[in-house]
Amino acid sequence: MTTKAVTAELGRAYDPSEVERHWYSYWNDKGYFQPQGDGEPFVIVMPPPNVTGELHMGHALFVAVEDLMIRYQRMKGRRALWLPGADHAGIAGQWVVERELAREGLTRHDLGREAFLERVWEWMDKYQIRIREQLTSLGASCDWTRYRFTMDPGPARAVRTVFKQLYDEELIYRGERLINWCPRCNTALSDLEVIHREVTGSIWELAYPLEDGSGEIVVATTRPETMLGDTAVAVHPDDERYKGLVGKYLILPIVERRIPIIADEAVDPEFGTGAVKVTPAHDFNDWDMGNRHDLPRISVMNFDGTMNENAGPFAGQQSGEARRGVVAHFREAGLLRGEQSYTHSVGTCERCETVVEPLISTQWFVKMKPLAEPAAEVARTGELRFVPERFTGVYLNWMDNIQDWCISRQLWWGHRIPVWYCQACGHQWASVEEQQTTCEKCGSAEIEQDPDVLDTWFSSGLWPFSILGWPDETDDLKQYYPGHVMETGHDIIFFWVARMIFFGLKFMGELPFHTVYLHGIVRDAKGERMSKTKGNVLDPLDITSKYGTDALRFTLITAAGPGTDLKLAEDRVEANRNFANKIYNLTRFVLSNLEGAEIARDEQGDVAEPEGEALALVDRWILTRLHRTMAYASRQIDNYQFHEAGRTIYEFLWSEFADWYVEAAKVRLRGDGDAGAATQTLAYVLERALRLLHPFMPYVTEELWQRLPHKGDSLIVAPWPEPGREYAEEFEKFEAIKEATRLIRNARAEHGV
RNA sequence: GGGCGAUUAACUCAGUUGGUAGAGUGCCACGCUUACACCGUGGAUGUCAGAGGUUCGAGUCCUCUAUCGCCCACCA
Repeated sequence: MTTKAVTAELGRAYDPSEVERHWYSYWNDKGYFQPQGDGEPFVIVMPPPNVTGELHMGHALFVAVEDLMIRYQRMKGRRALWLPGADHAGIAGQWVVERELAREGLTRHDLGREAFLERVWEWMDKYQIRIREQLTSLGASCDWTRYRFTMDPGPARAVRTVFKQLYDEELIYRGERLINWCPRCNTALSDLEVIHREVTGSIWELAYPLEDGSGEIVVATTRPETMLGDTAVAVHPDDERYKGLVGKYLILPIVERRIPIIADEAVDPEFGTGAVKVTPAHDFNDWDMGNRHDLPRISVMNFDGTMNENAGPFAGQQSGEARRGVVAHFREAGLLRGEQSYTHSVGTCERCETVVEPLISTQWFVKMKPLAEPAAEVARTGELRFVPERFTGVYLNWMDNIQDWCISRQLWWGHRIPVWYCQACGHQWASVEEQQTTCEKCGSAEIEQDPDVLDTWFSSGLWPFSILGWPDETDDLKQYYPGHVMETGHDIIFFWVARMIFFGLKFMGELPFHTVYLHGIVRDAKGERMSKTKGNVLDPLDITSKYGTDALRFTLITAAGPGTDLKLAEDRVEANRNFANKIYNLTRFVLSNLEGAEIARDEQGDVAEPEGEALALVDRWILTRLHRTMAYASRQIDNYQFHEAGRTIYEFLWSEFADWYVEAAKVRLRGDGDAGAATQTLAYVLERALRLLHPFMPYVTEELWQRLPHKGDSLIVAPWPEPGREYAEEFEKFEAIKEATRLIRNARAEHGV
């Protein structure tokens, strides 16, 4: 439907479901979600939700904030564009479908790659629709005609284009490195996908005998099973205890390997015995130390977490079993020098919480230094701004200490690595075209594509330009890149924000946005993170069906400032529903007094600002209050202080307009000659105030505004109100009257009059 | 080990150019008056974590301390 009957009487009480029923499709059908007019563009790229399930409060929060900015700028005459999309969520996406299969007693290997991917696509098609419905129900005024999925052909081609260029410039390379491996997910992970958790275990002290039989060195370890892969023992070069031993050799028990004693600055002589076992194949420190001293790397573990053939008698065992076996061996041999309880942090898989193993593996990496330097520079110069400011430091700290990015994943769901290998001549190349049939060098048809897929954040990093059609030089790309504000959670600064920045600079030569606005995390009323396992999740759609979308949005916006976590208590949403009811009834009152009244219009056709001799003191006071509120709210929104702007408008409408102005007007409206000024002022103040409130509470304001004298067919495209005249003297005078009135009422209450 | 944030009324939180402490919820008393009981009027409750400093003046700026929380980092 494209029209909405607004002739129906307003009921006695505000009913959110009634008010919200029609407006979304009204706006969308009229095309108001697409860029309007010929003003300067204002573009926000929506963080594409993962297509792994239902939307949660975090999504409701970003919708509320981004929609506020978009609606505000649209009313200010900017060509506002909010670009919606969804993310295929690589490892998480594969995970949800595997879990579904597991309920049928199947694994992805039972289906095979092709059938499994079909299954994933079914899921994605189904949940993309759900997510779109949910964004719709939250009132997101985004442009659905430009909706994209990260696995759509366009964005997929952008991924291959970027990959190929980086590959040809040797900024992407393939190499054998020590990487984080999740034995459960059976894939490599980037550093960011590893979550360190405190674990209480044991630390064992193991004695390694010197080769010449003159003694032993004791090392401490929390992972005894890795000793099977030790290729040295290291001490600090200045450590007097070991000075004479550096350069000598030890005999590693069990495997009977001859390993050197080396000196390295990285060893902390204060810790333990001051001697460290070095296992380059299973520890990141040791990997580096191994490189410095040219030590061999001996891997003792398979990718499934079992011990391999290098583990001697423990080959084939699970690592935990091998750990107990190694300790037992040392004990029996009289070489166990101690065992203490010990708390330390271990890396776990972000997705499944399995302990991550550092393993040597051949993976694809992005060389980060050349990309990170310009990305750090823009933050230093202020070209890129973070709100709140403090996140600049967090961002720079990461950029300045960046490691190469492991981008290959041993998964099936995701963008396949566009690298081909020729069996005939050994040539290897990257391709922008999805399919290759022959070797580009020798023409042989015996070619194979790399089986792995890319880290999901690789495609997310290109999103601000791939969503606009890049690498094609589309009209949209010319008009709407770069965007303006990136609004997202502070938990994905590194995962996503940083990557959009360096990819944007690299491939577009320009930042994708100049401001990064970071919101906090939505917690429950007790301050705990909402999670399904805790059972404290508030479903946004439950809340909106109870109190209305407007109430939830207003609550999320006003509950906390930028970057601050917010606790969502239901009674707060209820209070804001009551606010919606308040303005609903306020409007009913005003409307009842507008019947038959002459309302003056200005040149634009809007309700005219009341002026002249007929104005009473109270009129001038409320006009001053309104104009000051307009100025203040605009300034606060411009400064990203949405919570402050929201509260200010709330205060104005309730405590000033309803409590004082409307009450004072009642007397004047009874019939003596002064009614005209009051009516005009009521209509003017309410109409303008609804405009102020619209970005915060889109539905109820539209519903009410439609019934007031106005110009245009929707509040969504009504101009943002500009402050009119202030009457400072009258303002002060009425403030004094308010104070006096309060004192009188107080006295009356005390004396029971 | 570094870095950041929080600490304001019983509870949950606002308070950005330093100027006599605010809201919502809860509590108490009264109240159907051209909208609203999803309401109105009035009320009670705060050494703004603690100590010191800058200032005519500090919740707001500086230093230190305490408690809680978060992020980063390879403590074997």
